[in-house]
Amino acid sequence: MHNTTIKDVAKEANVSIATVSLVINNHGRISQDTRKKVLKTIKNLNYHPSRSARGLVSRKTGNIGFILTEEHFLRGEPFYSKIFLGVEFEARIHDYYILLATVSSSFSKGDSLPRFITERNFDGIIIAGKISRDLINSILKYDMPLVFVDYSLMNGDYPTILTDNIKGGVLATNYLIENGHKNIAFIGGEISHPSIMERLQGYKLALESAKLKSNDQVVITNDDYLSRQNGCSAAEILLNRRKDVTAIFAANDTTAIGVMQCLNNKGIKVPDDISVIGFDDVQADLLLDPPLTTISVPKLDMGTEAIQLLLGIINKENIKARKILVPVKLIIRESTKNVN
Amino acid sequence: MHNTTIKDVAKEANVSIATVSLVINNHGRISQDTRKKVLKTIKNLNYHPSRSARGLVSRKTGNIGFILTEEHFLRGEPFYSKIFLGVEFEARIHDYYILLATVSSSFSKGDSLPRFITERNFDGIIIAGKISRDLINSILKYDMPLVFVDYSLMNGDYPTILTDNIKGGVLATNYLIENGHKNIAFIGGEISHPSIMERLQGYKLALESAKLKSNDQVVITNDDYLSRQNGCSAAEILLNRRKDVTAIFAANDTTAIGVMQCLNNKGIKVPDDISVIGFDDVQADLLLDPPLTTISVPKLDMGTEAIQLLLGIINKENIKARKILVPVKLIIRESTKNVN
DNA sequence: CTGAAAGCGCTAACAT
DNA sequence: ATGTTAGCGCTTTCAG
Repeated sequence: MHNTTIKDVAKEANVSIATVSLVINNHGRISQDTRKKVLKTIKNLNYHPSRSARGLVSRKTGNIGFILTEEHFLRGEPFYSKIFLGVEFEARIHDYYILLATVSSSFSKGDSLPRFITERNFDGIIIAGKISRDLINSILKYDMPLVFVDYSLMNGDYPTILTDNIKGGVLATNYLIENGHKNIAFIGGEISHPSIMERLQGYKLALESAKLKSNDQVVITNDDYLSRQNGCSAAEILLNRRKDVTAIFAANDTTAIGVMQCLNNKGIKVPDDISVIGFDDVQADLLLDPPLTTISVPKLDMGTEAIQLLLGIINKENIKARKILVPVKLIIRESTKNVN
Repeated sequence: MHNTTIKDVAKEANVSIATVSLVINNHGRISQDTRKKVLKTIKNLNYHPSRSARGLVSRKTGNIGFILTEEHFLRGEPFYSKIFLGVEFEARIHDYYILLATVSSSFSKGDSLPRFITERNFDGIIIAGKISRDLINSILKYDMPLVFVDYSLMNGDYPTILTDNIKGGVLATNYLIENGHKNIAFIGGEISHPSIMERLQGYKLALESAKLKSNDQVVITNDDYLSRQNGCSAAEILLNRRKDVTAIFAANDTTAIGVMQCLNNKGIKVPDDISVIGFDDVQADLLLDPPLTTISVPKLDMGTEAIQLLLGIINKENIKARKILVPVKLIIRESTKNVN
């Protein structure tokens, strides 16, 4: 038994293979009747064009590479996994396959690139999250369609899907301000990450426009990955410095959870003694009591936007680099309290 | 500029394209000299054979499908993600690409299959974790090479990579017994899952051979997914029933963490009041104090074993279905205590 | 041991 | 509006 080919369809429908091909590819110049007839036999025969044959002649692979670091892939919170799912979903609609490649976060010049790149077995690439500059440079050399998601290069102007982090920072901080908090701390970590910097920026903007002065003592940053441990130790540093903090804005949910666990261990009640707000809305599987107020990031949407932008570039619809900011929103749960 | 093709290599090396092809595919009947010469020009020209062209003539796609449920993919603990990484790693060595597809855990007959299946764009499939019986049936209809990982069908005899759950259950329970515990509880959940049943079986075997009688009151199971919440509520049920439990064997780490958090909330100290042992060794990002004693499952190995078995089947090396048990080992950390 | 040539399934230019 | 055909890059007989 062999797979159904375009020939079988052509014979069965009494047309030439060219006609079948034209129908498949929606080339307008086919009569409605013929089109219908062909479409019907395609369905009857359960015909699916061969990717290999198509790829050979069209010089397209139908594959899109998705690159992220191993750390991000294995991370507890399904942040990048959700972006991947969004990408996968949208890719399916446009008939593309996704090739997922994890890379070391310490990739350096000599290291080998994901195989689909060296073999040129892809039509475009999506890079999710922060990856090493050396890797980016190596990839850029191939000069292929490329979209960044949740990471933006300081220099260079590439198509990018970004969270509106500044807006999110403002949203979170404003919410605390509206609820009467005057002494609001920021716990960051990994401050060299553009997203975190922007969230901090939003925090400062909000304080400013509320005429509250920002105080470096209550802004805790370092350059570690934003883990729970990190959130916890930051909370301890913070409380040693200042006892009068009534609210903490943590730069992501994982950090926020660490903060809450540490406060809990110290007998400090959230939100009664201190309000805590996070960022990302990862809805981690945890016994979080109280549920975390946070800024929601549309992870699936970021994935679909990324594919759409990438396909635009592949199909030469967008010549120029574009940056797209996806909107965030405040999710009010129970870790914050009005102190007015 | 066009991609380097087999023609370019042939011309450059002064041989025919057939010779180049034979060299690439390791067909022995090529002289050492010619082989070396060709290999050298391949390297010089940075030539990579076109997948499309190869696939077209060889009727192989070079793709392997990896199927798991969306829930498993998005799960906090990187259990299946690590299996995926193992698969990816080994696949790369053998020059295969992995197509990752997530499916709904409630897949039923009418639903559409992953696209690589309907398009027959794969040479073999790996199914990771429990998926719906309807999905399995639909996939089996295609009669393609198939390997299960971390899930085994009750009926039917398919190639499968499994954790040695019974051994693990025995190991965990024995360790507690050796440390003087006589009243050991088992907290399961999702008892219909074969792995959990086997872990329970190991628990019972160990008690039996130590001449300790097992007591259904301290075996807590239901049919929920083994989440932290679940571990926590199970711990509460358990302690309401029996106050004299000195050790708890939780059927996976996530459950164990839930158990520990609940005990902590109740002021019960681990391991001073109660010892807790887990299963999986997921090394979740958490502030777990004390660190969890557990049974380690070689997740990456499971992935590599799966590919090797699958490739064996694809290349017709293994005619018969095989089941492979990967070994587990006890990881002693600080959540257990000797009470002798 | 090596080369010539057919043909895998499809697209697209060209012909009708 | 539809058909004919060359050729994409490769593997694989079959000849030499």
